[in-house]
Amino acid sequence: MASTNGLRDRRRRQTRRDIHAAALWLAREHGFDKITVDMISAEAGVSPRTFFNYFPNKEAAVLPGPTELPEGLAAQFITRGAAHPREVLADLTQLLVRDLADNAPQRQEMHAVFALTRSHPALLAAMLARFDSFQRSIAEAVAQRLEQRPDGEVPTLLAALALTAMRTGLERWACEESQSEADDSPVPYVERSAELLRTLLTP
Amino acid sequence: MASTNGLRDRRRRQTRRDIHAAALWLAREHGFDKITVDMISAEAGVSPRTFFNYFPNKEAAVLPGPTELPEGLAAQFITRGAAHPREVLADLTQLLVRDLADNAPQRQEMHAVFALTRSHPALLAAMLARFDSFQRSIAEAVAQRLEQRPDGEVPTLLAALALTAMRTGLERWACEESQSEADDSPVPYVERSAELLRTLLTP
DNA sequence: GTAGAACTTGCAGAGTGTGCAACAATTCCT
DNA sequence: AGGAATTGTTGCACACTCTGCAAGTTCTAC
Repeated sequence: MASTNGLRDRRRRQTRRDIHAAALWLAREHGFDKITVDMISAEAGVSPRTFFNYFPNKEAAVLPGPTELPEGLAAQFITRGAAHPREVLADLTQLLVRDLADNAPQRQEMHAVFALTRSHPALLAAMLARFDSFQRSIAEAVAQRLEQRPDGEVPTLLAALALTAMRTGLERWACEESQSEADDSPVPYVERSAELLRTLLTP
Repeated sequence: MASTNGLRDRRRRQTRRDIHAAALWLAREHGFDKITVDMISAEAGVSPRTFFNYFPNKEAAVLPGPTELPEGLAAQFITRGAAHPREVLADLTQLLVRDLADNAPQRQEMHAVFALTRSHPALLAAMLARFDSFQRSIAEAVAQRLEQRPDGEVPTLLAALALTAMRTGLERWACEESQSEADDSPVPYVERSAELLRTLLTP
């Protein structure tokens, strides 16, 4: 019975955060390919063996959180029922925006991650794989809503469109110089990309 | 002076093909994570050290050919000059279709590769990285044509759209049962996806 | 034909990632 | 509270990946 707030689980989450923080800090400091799992574990205060209990590899330790569509948001999206693809896409954008608002990613961290992926192909590949997994979970939700197969063309393409908007918006936000401390949200950037994507395809 | 048709270069190309063929064959037979570089090299008749002279890792050996927009096609595309994004996108589709027609990928091989990526995350990540690199080279061509920055939003989004169409079309083609031997081209599939992408957003 | 360039190979070594088993800590139940 | 069951940590051994270096070999060019 894995309670979500027992001592054990709190420590587990903390350890995970510690390892991630250590990995990201070291990678920014020395470059991703100049650090080892031994270094990261030492910095995080665990054994190298424990590192692999939390992350399957070095890449996963550097990249932030899980990449799956939250259950609740997906259900809410699905039950709206079939509609014209344009409307479904608009809902998808709303969905992603809400997810972003909930998760509240840190600009500093995102900036670091994107910068790292630019010079380290292995890290880029890992991040792309995460986006792809996220995209698949979106496609599945779309398929359920439209009552089609999850690997059908329409769900796949709609998910790709929505995720492309989110990806480019996020990246743009992360690369921007942080000016205002208060309203530091990627949401406007994602909405802007989604809007641009829409206008690009309509005459 | 690296001539393109001396004995040396012909042998080099052949060796590369041999290693790739061995890697793909073994991966299909035993699964990607059940084979080692030693096995592949043995099958291809080279030393393990030589394997790494041709490919940076196991993933690259399994995946087919280089993934960059050919110089010639890109130049032809760029010199058409600025136009409405819709038209640029249409030209991009033409570009990709022509590239596919030139490269003439084998359905059998593509089918095997896509199937492998489905069960082997490392391979999927590597393939996504290749598509991403391809997408970047497309974005660069678009940027040159529109006289914008290569990492600008419009070139990025247009490249993403074009490549999404190609990717889903290709995958669909690869998964289809091969019926007609003669006209076995992915082109109609890619065009279909591009068309679908276009109509999805227009009321 | 010979000098130099390019390719292959073996070897040594650092690093990744996994299975296993012992040990330690928490949680559960009474 | 106390003992059993569960879960987490760690060390160890081991297979595998990938790189630099230094031969040795094969092709190319003049």
